[in-house]
Amino acid sequence: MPELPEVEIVKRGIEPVLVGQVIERVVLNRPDLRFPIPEDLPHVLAGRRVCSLRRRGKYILGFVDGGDGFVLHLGMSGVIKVVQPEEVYESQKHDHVVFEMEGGGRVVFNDSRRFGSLLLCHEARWHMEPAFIKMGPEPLEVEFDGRYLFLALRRRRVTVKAALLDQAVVAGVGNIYACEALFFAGISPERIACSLSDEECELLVQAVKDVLGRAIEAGGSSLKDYRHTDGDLGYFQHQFSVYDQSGKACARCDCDVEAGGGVRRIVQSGRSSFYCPRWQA
DNA sequence: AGTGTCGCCTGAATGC
DNA sequence: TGCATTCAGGCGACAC
Repeated sequence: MPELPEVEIVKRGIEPVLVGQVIERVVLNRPDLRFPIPEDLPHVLAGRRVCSLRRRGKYILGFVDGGDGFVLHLGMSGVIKVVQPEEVYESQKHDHVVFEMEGGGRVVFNDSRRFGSLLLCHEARWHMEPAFIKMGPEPLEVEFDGRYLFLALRRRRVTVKAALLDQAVVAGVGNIYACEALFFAGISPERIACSLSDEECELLVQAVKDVLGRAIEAGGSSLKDYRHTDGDLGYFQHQFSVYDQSGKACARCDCDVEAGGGVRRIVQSGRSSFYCPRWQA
């Protein structure tokens, strides 16, 4: 489940093969992922040099000379594989899109569940796209601070867990890192967003920044599908404090697992939340 | 405007 | 063994 750290690692992985290089052709092995892939995408991108690559939330944007570009989302199961020029590559099931670069390198987009997307997007207009127009700040930028979060949550009567998952509040946070950040901030996922104090918002902002930073350092979290662009696994999943840790001891308090304490799983708006009911008030 | 629900999609895990 | 069911979940569409 690629969230901000995983997308950041993928972006760093494809940077060397894409940026400054010319796209020879783009092969579409099917017409659609979550949305139809624009029919003219191969035509628009072929023969153009990639000038820049950036990440915004969970999206990767690439722009070619002239300003055209693409915007890519990995969805739930999206994996990007970089194939080196001399490398023998046996194509796999769900290899939906292949960028073939001059010089022989390839970037393969595989997505079994097809919740991912690939669209065209001009550099001058990308921030007007529906996905970006309402998107909240990047969590690792300075503009995401306690004051911002406090104001963003002020009118929200949803749970703080739901608010963290809302890309309009903050970009790039998904289920795993929302659970982990709430744990480090000592805040229950069931709290109503607008009930958080200034101080709690400050704690939560620092927890989000900290957990995302550590996850990027660890190469992201590999649960089912996620891989680095060279096929390696991330290893932040070994550092989870609460996510998928039901029944394990809480690292921040001495609640008795034998007596029914420890990390608990609940379902909020159809998604699993993991937390320690004693430590997280 | 904010909120809740649905559906997309496949593969792994579970149930009978 | 084999078939059916459940679950994972980001996010856009939609209703209220």
